[in-house]
Amino acid sequence: MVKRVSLDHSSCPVARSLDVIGDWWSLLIIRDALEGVQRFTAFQSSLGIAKGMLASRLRTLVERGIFEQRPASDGSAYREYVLTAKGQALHIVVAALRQWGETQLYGPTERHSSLVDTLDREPVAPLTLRASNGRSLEWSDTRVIKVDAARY
Amino acid sequence: MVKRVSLDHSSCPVARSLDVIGDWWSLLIIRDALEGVQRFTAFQSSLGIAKGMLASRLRTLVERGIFEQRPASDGSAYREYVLTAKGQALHIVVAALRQWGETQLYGPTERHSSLVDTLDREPVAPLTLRASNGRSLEWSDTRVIKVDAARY
DNA sequence: TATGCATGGTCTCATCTTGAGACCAGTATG
DNA sequence: CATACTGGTCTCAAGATGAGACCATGCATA
Repeated sequence: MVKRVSLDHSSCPVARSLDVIGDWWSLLIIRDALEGVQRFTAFQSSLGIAKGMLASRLRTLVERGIFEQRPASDGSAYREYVLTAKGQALHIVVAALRQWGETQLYGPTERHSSLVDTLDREPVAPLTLRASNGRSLEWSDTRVIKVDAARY
Repeated sequence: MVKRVSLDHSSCPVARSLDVIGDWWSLLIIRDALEGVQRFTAFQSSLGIAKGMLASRLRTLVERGIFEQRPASDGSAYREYVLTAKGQALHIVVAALRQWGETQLYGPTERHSSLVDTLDREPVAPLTLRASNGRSLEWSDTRVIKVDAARY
């Protein structure tokens, strides 16, 4: 899958991240995986994605170390896709997207799924930026320090 | 810009968010805007995006309430694009992507830009999930509660 | 063990999206 | 007034996607 534009060598971690997971389907596949989906057919029916696309996406996500394929845990000869540690680390990105959607994209009467603490089933707290000492930061309290690169 | 698949009415906030900002360029445009870019030409030269794409993306992002256009602050007759509150709220998503990229996508010798506390120029702390009482949570301590929807 | 269905794909084709660049009207500048 | 910059639009070729036909293997069951 040759990409039109590649940000693979960008000095901006945001760009490089999007190069890996920034296409239309990848984060949805990862969201499902974080919720326990493992089998090809399960992804397909959950997402309504075309088979060819799903096969192609899973292949590149495996290549990029987000998923790995392993024998099915139920003893059958089929295989399943599980997130690597690198893939699991995306849970915070998915959570951030979720919280943004919840607060910005739903009307007061619309229902949506929620991420909750398993213990008390209370919604998790809104993510906040913090300084290294734990102090809460606004966006305006931060800045991006660039390394040399005219375009990134 | 008609989309092949629309998740606009999904009950999953992750899906609905991706419907708004999930394409290849939108988050990069927003990243630049968060760092102070405001003018059409500035986005174009920063991103290396085709003019037509940039015009189209900015148009839909304005339609969707992420950006607004207003007269240029320097007194010229040109206009500039600034993030709305809804758009600014995406800073946490961008920060999450940035941190994931920093930790997972760079070799030890590679340099990258960093998000720091303006005060002491120290990197911001890693984002973590927290329970409503502030207790730190692992991904495995949480679960997603769904509303009824076979496909979402 | 023969039959049939589920799984996990590949391949092709039509359609939609994107990138590159020509072109243009209005604005600033010397 | 001449020229360059800004912020677009339009077109066309090429790349990406969706739908679905087709297929090899695994599994279930009579």
